[in-house]
Amino acid sequence: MQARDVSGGPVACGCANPGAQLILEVAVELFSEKGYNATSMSEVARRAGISKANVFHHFGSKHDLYLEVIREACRDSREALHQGRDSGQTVVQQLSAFLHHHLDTLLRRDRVSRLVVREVLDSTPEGGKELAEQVFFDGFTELVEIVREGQQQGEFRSDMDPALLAHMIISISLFYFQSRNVLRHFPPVDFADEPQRFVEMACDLLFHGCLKAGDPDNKAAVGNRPACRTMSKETPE
Amino acid sequence: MQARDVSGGPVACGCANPGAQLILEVAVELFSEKGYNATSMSEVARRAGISKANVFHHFGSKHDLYLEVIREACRDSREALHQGRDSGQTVVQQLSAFLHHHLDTLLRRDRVSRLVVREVLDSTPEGGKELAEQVFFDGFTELVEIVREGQQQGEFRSDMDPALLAHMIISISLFYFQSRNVLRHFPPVDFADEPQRFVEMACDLLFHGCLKAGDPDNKAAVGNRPACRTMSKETPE
DNA sequence: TAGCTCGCTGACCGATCGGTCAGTCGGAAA
DNA sequence: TTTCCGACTGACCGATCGGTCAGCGAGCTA
Repeated sequence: MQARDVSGGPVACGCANPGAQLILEVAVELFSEKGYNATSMSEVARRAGISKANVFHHFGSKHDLYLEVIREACRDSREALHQGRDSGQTVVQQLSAFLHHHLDTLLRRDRVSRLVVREVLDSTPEGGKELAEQVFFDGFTELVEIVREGQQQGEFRSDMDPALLAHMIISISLFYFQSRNVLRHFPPVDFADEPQRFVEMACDLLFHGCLKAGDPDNKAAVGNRPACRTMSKETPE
Repeated sequence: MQARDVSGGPVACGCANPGAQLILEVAVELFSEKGYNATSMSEVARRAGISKANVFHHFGSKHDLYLEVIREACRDSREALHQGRDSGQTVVQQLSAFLHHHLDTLLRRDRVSRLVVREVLDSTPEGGKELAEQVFFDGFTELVEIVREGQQQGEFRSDMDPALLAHMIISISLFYFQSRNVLRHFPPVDFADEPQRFVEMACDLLFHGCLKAGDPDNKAAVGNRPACRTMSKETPE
């Protein structure tokens, strides 16, 4: 059920084959919509307008077809995470652009994104390695590098784990993507259908947490703090 | 496949029945592990040590059994989100405690949590309503209230959407929970198996973003900002 | 003791699953 | 023209799916 090897080549034939390509497109659609077990090979064949035997001719088994679908989806997701850096921008701008791009890609490729997220969710402790290496490593590493650069340039606090901020950035866009259907039904939430605005607000909130803008005596972890901290109370409205 | 009604009473019998209770426990386990389609009624019966017909005797259909499982899981999740507020604590402490409690519950009830998360992920635009109302509404509303209180008391910035911070808090613990198996394989990440430390670091990062500690001219959204802002550069190491 | 309810069973149902196989057919190579 | 190859098909396989049904037996009631 889980992808063991996301890196290998084609299973039965090259994807250049037009027949196999059609099957693959249909399969991406179905697996994304309904998951592995709920998708039948008969339905793949039916929707592709070919015989079931033909599907097995191109892809040795259902699992092989699924692996190919995962590879395709992962390629997409890797692109979503990987975004060319513009060194003319500040680090803050780069991260903001990253978030915009990431969420935009997630929403545009809704079904494929769901497929990959489901794969992450269902990954076993051992199986997560493949996904980590093949899909997310490059994008995540790049993100960490951006943060690290921000620290070296003094834009970001130096007493902060770069990987933590990177993780939080991804979690923000990914969880927004995941929870949108539920989020829409919460009365206090008005940004469920405004991803652009959401990203901007989230960036604002996030950056003012990692920028060196706070009072310097405030570096201790919050859990250990005795009370409300000495803080110049501004006008509460 | 999706839960349509999470609120109704028992389907075929009261849960007081010991036979039905055993079936339910086994079903929670299996549905959580393998999802709806990959779980067969035969396996439920086998693992419960009873006949398949007996399962259908207690729960009218597979879908009915699944609904009951979802109800049980949602009850758990609601408890995970809902945590008694200690009014003797500062708002910052309350939110920190909330995050600790939430993530701890997610990790402790790993399988059930996965089940609910999967349900959220697979929820249709219409179907998300039930989940929102029956499972997450109370907890989310409470979280928003805490944030709002923090704003009124001057601990938090007032130019911030309370629902946004609430959403980000949940996204942090939930995405950590989801991505741990993948996260473990990223070299720059060293907190994949230290949830306590992760929460503390995340709180630190998050709160210094929403506390009124930054320079006051920094309220504009980051996306619109022209350049790197005027910022007193501290010693970069 | 007779009658009834109810938890429970094994045998069975039609449908569908993933997968196989013999064979058709068109086009390139010989 | 023949041969061969590979895309492709319909018919079929055993296994398993969700679900049904007649009936068994223990326990309560009249």
